[in-house]
Amino acid sequence: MFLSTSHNKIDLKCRVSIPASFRVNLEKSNEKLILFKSLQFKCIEGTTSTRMKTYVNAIDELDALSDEAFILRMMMADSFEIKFDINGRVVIPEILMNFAKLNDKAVFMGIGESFYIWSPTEYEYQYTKSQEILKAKGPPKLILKKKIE
Amino acid sequence: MFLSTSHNKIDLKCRVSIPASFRVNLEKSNEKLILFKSLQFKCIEGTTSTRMKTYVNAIDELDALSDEAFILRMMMADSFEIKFDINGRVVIPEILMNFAKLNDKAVFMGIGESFYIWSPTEYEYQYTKSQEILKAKGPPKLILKKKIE
DNA sequence: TGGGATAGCATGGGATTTCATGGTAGTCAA
DNA sequence: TTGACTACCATGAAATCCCATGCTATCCCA
Repeated sequence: MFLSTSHNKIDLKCRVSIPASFRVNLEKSNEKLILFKSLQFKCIEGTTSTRMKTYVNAIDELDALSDEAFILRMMMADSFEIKFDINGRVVIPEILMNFAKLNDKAVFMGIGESFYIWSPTEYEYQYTKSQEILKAKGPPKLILKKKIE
Repeated sequence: MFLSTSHNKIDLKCRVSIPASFRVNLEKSNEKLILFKSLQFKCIEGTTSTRMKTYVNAIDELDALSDEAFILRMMMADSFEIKFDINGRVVIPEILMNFAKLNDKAVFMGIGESFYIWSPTEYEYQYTKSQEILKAKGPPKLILKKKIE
């Protein structure tokens, strides 16, 4: 599982250290890292190759002409298998840098099965938003239910 | 898996570099490359010989006189097994060049089990379209469901 | 409990390899 | 003998690999 948040620097070559805990997570399960454009937010999403394969398999099961299949195929086109250097760094493809408006800082946010990479500005914005929703609506029922079980 | 997008040049001999990651993918699984007319779009589709065999087998399971079987047989007729030169380039058959309206640029788009080769114009059009659908309809249910798990 | 040693991690830079692409020589068929 | 096709060589740009460094957190012993 990918958990916790960390702020790392992106250098001039678009290299950035993947947080050590995320790396260990991938290595333990012998997984490759896939980065892709989030379908929901202006951020990069990272996940395992196995998980990405479940999306690929889903394409075959959908109606080939459907919008959903179309979107999923486009999502694959915007996905990259990423290699680590010896120090645990990766190069973020230019397309993804632009999409997430990344510059010299990246915020890594573990969300369980995958993680997000935000620009600091966008991260602040989304984080504040989540706090406001929390204040207004209270915690999600889902979480409370699971805790009681 | 075929992932990510890249723009390569087609030279006067109709030669074009297959993106290295696609090549590696084929070599690893010891697969031959098949190119054929997409059934859905004005583009070339590339895939492995193994996957092409599943299409062939599908014909046997269909009613031999059905429209589907007819279409699939036609697809086979316009399919080509493609050889690489020492640098990982292929020659695109003229029929396919014309079908996809290719000229001097090709856009390679990985979509999981196979990949598309578009003319830049057609690629732009389809990509924009996908973004519009995504905006209007939101991400496929599949994606949202997986996130909660 | 404090302070120094150590290991792990994030970052910088340069050497090396790979990749895309242009070109040429060789081969086969008409 | 010519024209088309194929196989291989050459080159510059870009991606990748690996060494070095400094910081921080952890550990261990006094």
